[in-house]
Amino acid sequence: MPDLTLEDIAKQAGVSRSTVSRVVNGYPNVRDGVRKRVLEVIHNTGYHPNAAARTLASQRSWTLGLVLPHSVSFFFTDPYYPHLTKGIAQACNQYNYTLALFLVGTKEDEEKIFPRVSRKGLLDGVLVQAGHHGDQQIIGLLVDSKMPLVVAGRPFRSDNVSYIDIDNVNASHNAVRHLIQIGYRRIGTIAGPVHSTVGLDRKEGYLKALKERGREVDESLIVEGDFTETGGYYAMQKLLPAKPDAVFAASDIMAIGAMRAAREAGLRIPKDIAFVGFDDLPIATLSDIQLTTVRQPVIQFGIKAVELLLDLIENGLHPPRRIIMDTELIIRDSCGAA
Amino acid sequence: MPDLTLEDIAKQAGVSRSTVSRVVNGYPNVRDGVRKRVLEVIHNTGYHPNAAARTLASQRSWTLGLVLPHSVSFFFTDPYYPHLTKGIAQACNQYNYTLALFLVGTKEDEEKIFPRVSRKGLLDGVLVQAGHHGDQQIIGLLVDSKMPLVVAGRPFRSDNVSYIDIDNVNASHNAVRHLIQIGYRRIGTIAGPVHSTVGLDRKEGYLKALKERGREVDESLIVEGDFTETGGYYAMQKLLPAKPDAVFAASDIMAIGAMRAAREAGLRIPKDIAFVGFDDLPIATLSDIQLTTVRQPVIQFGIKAVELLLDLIENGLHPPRRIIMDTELIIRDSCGAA
DNA sequence: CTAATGAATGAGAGCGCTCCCAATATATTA
DNA sequence: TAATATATTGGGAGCGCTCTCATTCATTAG
Repeated sequence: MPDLTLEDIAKQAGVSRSTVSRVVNGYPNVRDGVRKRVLEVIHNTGYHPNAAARTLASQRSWTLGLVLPHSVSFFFTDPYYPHLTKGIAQACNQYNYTLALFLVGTKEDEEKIFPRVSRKGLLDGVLVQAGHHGDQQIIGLLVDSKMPLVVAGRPFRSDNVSYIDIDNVNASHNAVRHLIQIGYRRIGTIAGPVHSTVGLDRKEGYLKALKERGREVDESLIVEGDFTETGGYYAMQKLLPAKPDAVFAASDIMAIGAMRAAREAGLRIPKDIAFVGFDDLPIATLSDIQLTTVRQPVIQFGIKAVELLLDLIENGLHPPRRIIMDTELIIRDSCGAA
Repeated sequence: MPDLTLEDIAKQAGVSRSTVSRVVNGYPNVRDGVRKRVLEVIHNTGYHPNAAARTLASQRSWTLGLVLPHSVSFFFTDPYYPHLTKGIAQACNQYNYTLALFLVGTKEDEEKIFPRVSRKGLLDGVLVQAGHHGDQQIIGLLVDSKMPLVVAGRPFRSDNVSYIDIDNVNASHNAVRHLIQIGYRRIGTIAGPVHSTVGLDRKEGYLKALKERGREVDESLIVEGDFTETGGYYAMQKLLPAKPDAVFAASDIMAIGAMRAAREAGLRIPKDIAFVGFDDLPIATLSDIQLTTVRQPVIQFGIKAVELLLDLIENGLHPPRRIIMDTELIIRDSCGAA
């Protein structure tokens, strides 16, 4: 069948283009008999309206973009992102939106992708996973382009942008306080990079918990990781000489790497050293020692992000909106409390 | 700035719409001075052509779809899919295509998504990750819709569809032959599901290697897994009573689960029992014991898949094309050969 | 210097839909 | 039954581009 148009369906059903359009879009003011006849023709012919024509005429594409900037593609080994993507995709299905994925590989790609993202007629709105210094540029461009935008994760400069995040400071604070309460004395941390807001916030929570108890902060117990397993492994090796009895890692995957390093050094978990991670992804329960960790609602986070974006699309960009989601400390074996 | 159109740019540059169009699309027959003037106006105004209008007029959307059917979303814990997605996204960037992601969560979603995928004016072509019985329906629909289609993974019925796959039988055959050559006598396998072609093919390779050496096939050494870590774990528990001295798992993630079960049973790897996985994803090297495994070129696979799809779009769907990619056995610690 | 050639440019139709408005059919009321 | 109100339908313009074709302009050869 050569591509059918509204006009073809109209002719076959003996009505006008407009009426077919009404039926297709579910408008109420069509006589039942007519509607039935039109639906029949549509069904028999397998007609689907042309998306581009519809978008052009209505100025709505029913497509959302998800941009994972360069900083993320570097972290792509972290299962967090696939999970987030899943939540977002799920929400898109639910709301009948199509999801366009912009996975930026290189910094040059980022510039190449921007025109496509900001171009009218392709996307109704954009979701950017951010929180890295290097993401500021694309966020700035997107804000200027007036494209409805939601940032997943707190960006460095958050004025005028709507974003959604979890309460990282509070979550880390709780996790480390838990270690203190169990009785650990030398609690180290494998922090995230300083050029990421998550890294900063989670470290802040760690410091807050120590200070709250009047503990001295020992700089040798703080090491920076890069949110990869290997990064966690090497960070732990750097941490070992400082003889920590517990470690708070800023992500599960770094905790896994850190535990590997600890085991290789002959330490038993949690007897000799305790671990707490962050994320509660499936990998947390995969290792021999079940990981105590901060659960963040990844799927829900993705869904909320989409809902926030739809809100911006429907009701305008101002004022910028914020959503901060709660987390939960999940106590398992690796912290020695069970 | 209110949305700019070609006409606006034309007026400002003192030329016609057509000339601006030529400049935007890089046609050669424009005088240098004129081209420069137009480019200047475009640059100053930040004009980007409207995607929908362009698609409607040219009947090309420059967008490809990636469908991950229900069967895959079930397996989404397997890092294979994020990696594949990455390869595909990378290729899309390279060829200036936008990637639309259809992540099917539920079986009902699948029907909801089909009209969007097959609708004209949204996608130029579709990539479906398949190889599961349940995927046949959507593949059938897509073939009927005449949409350029590439299936990633051999589908159950492959007549008339273009697909790309790796040589699973051969790869598994090599892996198991390697175990035999080292000297293992009771080689078990954790196979994939029988309703998936990968599962079937990798098991066939296993059997082929055994038969080649005149080995008796012991059914108690063959257990079916579901391509998840937990599945591998339980499969291994079922396998243990049969006392295998080596296990070929149909995926890395199942091998990881199986090794966990083996360790829990007090077995040392590879001293008491050897393991070989399949995929060679980063997780293969993350555990304490580095996994011997079959490396498949996941990223390259994604790129080739996109290139095949572009070929279909440019040069027509017939005859259906096939690409079978090679694999490589990567020998590490878990097989005891190192 | 003019005719012929080729390159650069502009005008117009059309892609397939939405949406407004006018026209028509039907229902309601006096 | 006529007049009015209301529900249904059709026609037309327009969304912002591409692409063909006719036109104009510059260049070269005779």
